[in-house]
Amino acid sequence: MAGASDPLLSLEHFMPYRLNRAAETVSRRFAAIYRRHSGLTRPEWRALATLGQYGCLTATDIGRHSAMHKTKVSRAVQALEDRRWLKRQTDSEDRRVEHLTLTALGQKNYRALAQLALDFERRLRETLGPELFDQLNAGLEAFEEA
Amino acid sequence: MAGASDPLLSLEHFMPYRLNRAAETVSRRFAAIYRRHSGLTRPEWRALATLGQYGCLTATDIGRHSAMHKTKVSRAVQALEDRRWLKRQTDSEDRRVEHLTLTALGQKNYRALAQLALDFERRLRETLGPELFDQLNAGLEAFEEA
DNA sequence: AATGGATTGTTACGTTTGCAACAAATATAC
DNA sequence: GTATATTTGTTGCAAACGTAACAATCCATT
Repeated sequence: MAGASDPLLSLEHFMPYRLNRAAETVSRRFAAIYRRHSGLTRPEWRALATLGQYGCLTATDIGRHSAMHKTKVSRAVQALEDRRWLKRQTDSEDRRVEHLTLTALGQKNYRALAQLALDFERRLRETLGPELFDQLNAGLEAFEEA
Repeated sequence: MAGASDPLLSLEHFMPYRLNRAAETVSRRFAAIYRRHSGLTRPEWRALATLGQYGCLTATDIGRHSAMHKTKVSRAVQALEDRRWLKRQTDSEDRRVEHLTLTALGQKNYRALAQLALDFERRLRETLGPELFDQLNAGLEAFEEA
């Protein structure tokens, strides 16, 4: 009888599994929100949010900040450019580099989406309860440092 | 000047973003381990781990437990069957249903991989420090309940 | 200034993914 | 008992993905 006579590993208590499930759930719910609002994909939202926060970055910068593969960034930037939400400006000293900034339209949409994000997080905090939310945050912060 | 004059949203402190980064990092590192060990993909590992823990499940069960799309499950099961790591047995009463169990070979490999998983988690706990690790776990548990 | 090596961003290609349609079997309603 | 709906698992297809190769540019060593 093949079986779970003595399961060596309990997935439900396995940290990578837990992290993934939580991240997936949160990410998918939030993605549904901004997808409905403006039809952005996840890479596009990430690029927009990074640019909105930092103002002017190169594609490489965006990749570093948002931990996205450079081809993902390249395609997201292209999509945002097609929407006229950002503009490129080649560096005058290093012509490989393109400086990316949000257009007025892009900023307007960024503000709306950032507000959605904050609302979402606030609801998440309420659902979880402030103590546990902060606890989770502290754990994640520790993780980032290590 | 387009800019981050007053960034509405700090991605680094945004919970969904944090969760994703942590999950991605952990998941990728662990995936590298079992990929090197036995060449399993992530869906295949998940199906194997779920079966190893619960003994005998249907494809739908695996999907529910591991939060995978049913096509992903279908393909992972196929791959594991090709390796002779699991066998199917159609239910005698409901012939749509297939009961999946690990073969002896599958169980052997499951045990080895489960051990890798436990080792990985132990190292993770050491890296993070037990207090923060447990804190993170508590936060994730709360999340699962909500 | 010239050759070799790095870096920036895009493109080509094979793989993986999820949605939708599907066949097969069962359950439900009339 | 037949028709309709639901469930289980697979497959076709188009979109998204990452690896690798690439062109363009810059830097370093000579």
